[in-house]
Amino acid sequence: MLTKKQLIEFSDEARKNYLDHISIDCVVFGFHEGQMKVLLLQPHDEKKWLLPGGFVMKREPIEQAANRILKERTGLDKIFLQQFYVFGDPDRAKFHSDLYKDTLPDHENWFSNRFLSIGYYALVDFFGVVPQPDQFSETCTWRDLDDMPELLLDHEQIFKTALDALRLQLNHQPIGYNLMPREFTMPELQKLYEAILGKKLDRRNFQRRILGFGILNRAEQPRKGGAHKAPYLYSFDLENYQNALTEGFRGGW
Amino acid sequence: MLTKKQLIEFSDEARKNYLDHISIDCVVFGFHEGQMKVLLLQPHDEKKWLLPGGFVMKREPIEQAANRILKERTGLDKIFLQQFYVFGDPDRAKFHSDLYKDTLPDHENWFSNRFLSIGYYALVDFFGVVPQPDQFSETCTWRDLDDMPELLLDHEQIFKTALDALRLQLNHQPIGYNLMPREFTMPELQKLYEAILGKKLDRRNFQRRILGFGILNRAEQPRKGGAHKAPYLYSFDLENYQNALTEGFRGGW
DNA sequence: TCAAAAGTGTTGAGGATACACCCATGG
DNA sequence: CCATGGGTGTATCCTCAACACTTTTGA
Repeated sequence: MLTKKQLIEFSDEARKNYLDHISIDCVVFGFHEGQMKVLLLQPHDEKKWLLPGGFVMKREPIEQAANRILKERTGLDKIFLQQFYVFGDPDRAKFHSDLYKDTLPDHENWFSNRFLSIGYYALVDFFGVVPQPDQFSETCTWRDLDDMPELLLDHEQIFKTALDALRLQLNHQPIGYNLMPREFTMPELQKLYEAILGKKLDRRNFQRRILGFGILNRAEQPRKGGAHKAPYLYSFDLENYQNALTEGFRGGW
Repeated sequence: MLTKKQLIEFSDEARKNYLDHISIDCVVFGFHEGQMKVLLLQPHDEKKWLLPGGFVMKREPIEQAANRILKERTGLDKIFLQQFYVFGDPDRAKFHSDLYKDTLPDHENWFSNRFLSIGYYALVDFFGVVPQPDQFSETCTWRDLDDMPELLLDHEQIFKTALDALRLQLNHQPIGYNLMPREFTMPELQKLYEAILGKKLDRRNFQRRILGFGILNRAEQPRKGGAHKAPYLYSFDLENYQNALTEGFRGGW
């Protein structure tokens, strides 16, 4: 929680630089060791968590704003971003406005504004991210998709909506490409699909189907060193991938 | 175009009632005589057209705002609405801010604000609509999907994005239910699908497939009076429809 | 040599496509 | 009586799901 002085300073700066009433919240997905991960922030003196977010500068394109916000949280540039919904309930940020209601009167406190929040989901390479808390937060860290803590405000709803959008767009967006490292094995890619869809898939049928799309290149050398039979390494054929996505992969999983 | 006095009055009222920087634009779809229709407005002294739109009141939920705006344009209550995208380019409304730049300085003119516009598509019963122009417009009328005039601002982009969203969601939203009258024939429903998808479908296979979903009830009496063989009348079985939509109809068209 | 991971192959059911055929009605 | 619109039936193809089998490797 900010001191009164900090809050006044922040509010003054915000009013100068940002659009009133607009915020951005991001659901940042990563993939590591067979698990989908989401990047979360824990505010000072709070049990519950928040999605990374921020505001839009007065003349800034909104996608650029989302990129700027995420660069501060992850260190990454040029992140894959997809806008998925606007959350516009008048009381959606009641927690934030209540938090400081004894510190500063509403008309001076930026956080007592009504904010419509534009939801973006982001797909990042897990190993490229260096989580960095913002000034309101104690920590910034990855959480497993199936071990999510309680979230503040309406961020639970935002998160769930993002996950739904991700599932719906699995055949229409380069989701695998942006979440996997450059080279990966077929079982690893399958784990990603299983994590997103929340169900097991048949190993053999998965392989045949993915390969049938013609969007993967197989490396000549299989991965060495592991136990058991050495798996082949694959990478995405970006050109074919893009073409296939415009059509959308046929059928369901 | 407004007079200076009108513009000042509107700007003052708007600043009092509406959120700055937020607007709503709606793509209203209707279906009549085998044609998809879109509701458009033509401003005074203008060749090009606009989508119906408006602003959000300071404490109003955004979906309610969209409903209010469309009630004024169509006379309809409780319209089926689906938010599909936010258009946030800083210069997207340059036409509007330029239009009055000699009438009123920017800081007094509401239209010279930057507006992020939330896009909704609406599905309405064609016969229920009584098109009603707003104070900026000469006319408000239906236009055929394949005979669209030039649009102002970024409304061409908004329209196209809406149409893409409509196609993607054809198997996940009650699109047929909201666009067709209560009773309709199979060929009529097929025309709707063909209009949305932009391609011809096989009559027999369409029928079998739609009926296979189990979402239609066949009336006992076929439609009479027309030439040729009397077609059966169908209506949607709303309960089954809803259930089927949560799964999404399988396969493509 | 055996368990576990990974690659490849086969088969059968169900859905989609492309047809052919029959029925009703107005001109 | 026939052109046209509309309802019903069928053969073929193809996709997908559910399987079995083989290969490789470390323990």
